Amino acid sequence: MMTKPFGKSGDVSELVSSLGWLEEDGSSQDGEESPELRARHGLAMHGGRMHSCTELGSEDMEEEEEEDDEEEIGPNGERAPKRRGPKKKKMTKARQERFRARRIKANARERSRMHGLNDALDNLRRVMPCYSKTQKLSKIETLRLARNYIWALSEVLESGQSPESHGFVEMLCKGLSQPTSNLVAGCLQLGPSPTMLNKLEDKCGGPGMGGVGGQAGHPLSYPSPGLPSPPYGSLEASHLLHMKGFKGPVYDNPSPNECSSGTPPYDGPLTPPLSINGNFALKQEPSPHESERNYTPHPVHAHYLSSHHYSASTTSGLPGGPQGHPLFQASRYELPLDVAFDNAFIYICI
DNA sequence: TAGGCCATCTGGTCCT
DNA sequence: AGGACCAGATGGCCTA
Repeated sequence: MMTKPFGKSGDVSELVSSLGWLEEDGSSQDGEESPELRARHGLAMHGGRMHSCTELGSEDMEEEEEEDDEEEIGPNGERAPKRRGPKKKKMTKARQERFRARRIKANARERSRMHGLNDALDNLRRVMPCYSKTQKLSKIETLRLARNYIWALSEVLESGQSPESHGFVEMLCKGLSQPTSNLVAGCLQLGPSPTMLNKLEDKCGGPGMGGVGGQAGHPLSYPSPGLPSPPYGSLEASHLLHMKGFKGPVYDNPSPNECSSGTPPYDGPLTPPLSINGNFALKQEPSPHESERNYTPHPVHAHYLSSHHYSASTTSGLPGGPQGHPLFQASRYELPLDVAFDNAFIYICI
């Protein structure tokens, strides 16, 4: 798909004025945008991508006024040759109205679609090893970290490698930007001392944050003389507990009704467990062990504990690398992004 | 000020 | 025909 870059698509002002959007009333398209958005929108209209409004089909014939017979006069007064091909339809008032209404609806849909996408991404952020409400990982870093996290957890399950090991952190940091790597490394280095955990609550990055994001001393912290500590988030207290507590089925702080004992409960509707390739076919019944304990374990623990009770396909055939991982196998089906995010969230939670 | 990240608008394409 | 999805383009905000 090629869209013409702004400023290269012919007479923009003519196209804009033909739509009559800008001079109409100055109001927003859908009537609910902020002034800032309106300003933004006005600029966007100047972008000159409205050329294809003349290509819209499905218009009432009686409204069409064809500009046949008119010969175009060039800037120097010379006559341009008659255009061939389908005749251009003029934008009558009615057509403009209909086009505008359609566009407004499409914009609203697109906005809400992107909001859904961002919500799914937020849910994914919440189950990442480094989560903070105030300082969010960027979208791309969230996806990278999620990939690494799943991969690293798979390795833990497959090889019994400790999540405290150097290799675990190394896997988490693979492909991440340096600030994020430093952050993750710094987070995983911290111990779950209560004082530290209190400091961590929603205060991440920056000086005096109890070492959050503090890369100093960590074997995986990359020296970055030019880069200050990342202003991102920190390892949430609960995550620290779980990481450090990943030794067996004993829980420090069991808390019901949460995905993990410390991560915020996911209150939105979960995407139903997928059965793509049989990889996400979960049993809906809690295992006897789980009902006895009356809590919802942390992702790592839950997976560790219940691998015998869930479909074997979730744990069998774990890959040597991310490409062979069930989640990534599922990605071959080109799931919509928000569904993919939700699946990652679900996968980490089981 | 440059660069990164983000939200939004937009048109094209595909699907129902 | 209309909606979902996608990618390009743009401007705003923030930080180094």
